[in-house]
Amino acid sequence: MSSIKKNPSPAAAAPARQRRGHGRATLQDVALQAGVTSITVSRFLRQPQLVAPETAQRIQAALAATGYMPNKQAGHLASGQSKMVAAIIPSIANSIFAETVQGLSDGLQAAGYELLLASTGYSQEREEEQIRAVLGWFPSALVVTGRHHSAAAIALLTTAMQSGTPVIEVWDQQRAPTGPDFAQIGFNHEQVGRAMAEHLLAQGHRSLAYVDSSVAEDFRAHERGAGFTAAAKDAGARVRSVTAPPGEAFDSGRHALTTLLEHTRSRVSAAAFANDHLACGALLEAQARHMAVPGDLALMGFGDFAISRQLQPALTTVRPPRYDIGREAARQLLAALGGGAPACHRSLPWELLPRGSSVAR
Amino acid sequence: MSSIKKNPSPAAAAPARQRRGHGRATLQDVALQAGVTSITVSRFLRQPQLVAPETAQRIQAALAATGYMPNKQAGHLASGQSKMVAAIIPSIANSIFAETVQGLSDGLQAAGYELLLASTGYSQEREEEQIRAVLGWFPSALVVTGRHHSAAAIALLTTAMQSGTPVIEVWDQQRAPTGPDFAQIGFNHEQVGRAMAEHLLAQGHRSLAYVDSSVAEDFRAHERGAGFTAAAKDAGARVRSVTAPPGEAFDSGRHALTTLLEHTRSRVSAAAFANDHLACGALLEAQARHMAVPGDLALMGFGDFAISRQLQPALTTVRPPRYDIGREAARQLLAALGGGAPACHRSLPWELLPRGSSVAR
DNA sequence: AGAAGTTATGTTACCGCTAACATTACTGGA
DNA sequence: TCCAGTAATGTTAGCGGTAACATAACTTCT
Repeated sequence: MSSIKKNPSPAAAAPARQRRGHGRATLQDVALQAGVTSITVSRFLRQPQLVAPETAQRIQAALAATGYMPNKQAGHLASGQSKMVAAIIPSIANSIFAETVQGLSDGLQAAGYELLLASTGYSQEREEEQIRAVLGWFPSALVVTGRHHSAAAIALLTTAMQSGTPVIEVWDQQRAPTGPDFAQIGFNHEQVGRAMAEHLLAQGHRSLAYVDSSVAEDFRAHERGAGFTAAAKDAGARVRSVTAPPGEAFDSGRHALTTLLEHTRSRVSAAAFANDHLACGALLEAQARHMAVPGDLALMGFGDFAISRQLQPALTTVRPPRYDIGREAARQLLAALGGGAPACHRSLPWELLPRGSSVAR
Repeated sequence: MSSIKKNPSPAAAAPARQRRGHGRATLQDVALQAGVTSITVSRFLRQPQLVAPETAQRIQAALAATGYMPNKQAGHLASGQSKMVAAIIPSIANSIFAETVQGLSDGLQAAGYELLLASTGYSQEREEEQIRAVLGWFPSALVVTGRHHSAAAIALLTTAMQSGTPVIEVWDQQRAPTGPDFAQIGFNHEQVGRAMAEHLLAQGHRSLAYVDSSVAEDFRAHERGAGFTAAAKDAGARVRSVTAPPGEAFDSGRHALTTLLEHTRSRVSAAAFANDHLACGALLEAQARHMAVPGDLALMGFGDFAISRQLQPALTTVRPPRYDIGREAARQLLAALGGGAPACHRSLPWELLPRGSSVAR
């Protein structure tokens, strides 16, 4: 029934080079079984309407019989496009980024894209390595965190973008200190910092403190701190900035509070923290010291972690669009890849949630 | 100095097929510039000691000049091996899996492997899709979560394993209910459940409850529940099992406790929860009701989340080797891929941490 | 001096798939 | 009747690398 074309058996000839390959069925195998050539099977898989119904049936049967599974390396090599997006984040374990990755993953999976994930441990050096590594896969698009990168990393990203690979920076929304500006999806952390200060000022506090993250590369926390301090100064309030000691976040927050209370002459009446974990630790420590919150000391954090709402009093915080950042990044990438508008700057809304730790009832 | 071999210019001929490709420098480009052929450059990149020092220098210069970056699709297609590992987990956002992924990522990055990540949202159907999708990349190895998979998924995994791709199930450590047994790295959740019951029994409790997760596919939580109930019954204690309502975990825990207290005739004196979030919620709810913990009600959770240690009283819990599971999986995969012993079953130690919520001082 | 090994590089033929172009058979309109 | 148009499939030539084998220029040993 099926004529054999292009007989692939040099078996008759002498030594016959070693065969490579690895057992799995290829388009050739399917085609042979369906009595067509491989290109027809390939067509059937990508544009079924171009294949005659009867042929399609035979191919379908052959696909099922062989358990064919396309080799994406080969496909992408041939077509020059990989349905895969690479994301590079500081830490997978940090819930804040994990949710963003989840949003990205959800958005991409729906469109049949795969996600290649790399983490940098907040190190610019490792970020550069990782960018280099994932670019070797010719990803359709690249998602990186923040706008602070090493010069070499920026060069890599720029080259990628110029050769048509969309690049999106997530979590930030401000022009990079240097280099070209890539698409960004996030928000302005300095503004958040200002809003935090303004919230505390509005409660009547005139002596503030910002407790920064101990992770030197958590630029976003530092920027919030800068905004916080600036706003406080603008309002003529006193403001101190300290850095939490490294270590487990809750403990770190506790210790930071201790430092703040014991080594500060001028009494601080309200403190903002780089994140909710630090703030929760401080809140618990304050209570252990029998301080009234917010009476003796008002507190607020950033991140809106689940625990924050559960404490007594609940922690005032800022809810960043964690998941939505990833989701929106996916949306924009897909639009850009689909030939629509290129990815662009987009500020997503955050929300300051006044709760008991800063607002007396 | 360099003779031109295999002149690749059909420019003289007539129409000349359209060129594909995408601008980035290839081995050919580098080779041309260094005055050698592409295979020599390829060799230099993989086995530099086979290349003469002077040639190596010229190649190095050419690499730098062209900004060459290897195309991994092509390389892996040709060599038949991809330095990439695929991991499929229920949820990226869940900190428990995120840490495992972090461990995996850390272990793999050190060895130059990439991580392809997919999440299933706890759905077996999506798991199957994702397995199929990632297998198209011919990953070096596959990491999946748990030992409960759809029949089709098991078939895919089995085929993969038989064709030499190591498959590791993480987080479980028990023979699968059906199908072959893949390598496993994790621990026996039923045993953990038993240990939890035994801990409470040892404190003198005779009327226990287990609050299960509302996620039907969180098999691990169910298994802990089974172990818990079995151990309680073995000891002749009374034991109830309820399922927490769906929703945000803390709230869910609160509500579960309410249900437990209000709809149970026989007074429960100790309750174990599917995870720390539920337990924390319950602890806070108990305190809101002015119940003494552990006096009126002893509580314990699972997971050792950061918050658990901070509450007053601190929550008794079980610390699973979250990060180590990923790290160990990476270790075993690399060993298997390096030709060493194939990945095998490995039970990692967990630890029951008795704290104030179940142990009166 | 000739055989046998070493070292450094090149040739060829793929990996499995797809873009571009080619062919064939059939359709309908002038 | 002949030709343009269309539908279905095939042929060819890659994509950018690497495995296997080949070759050429030296060494080394007998």
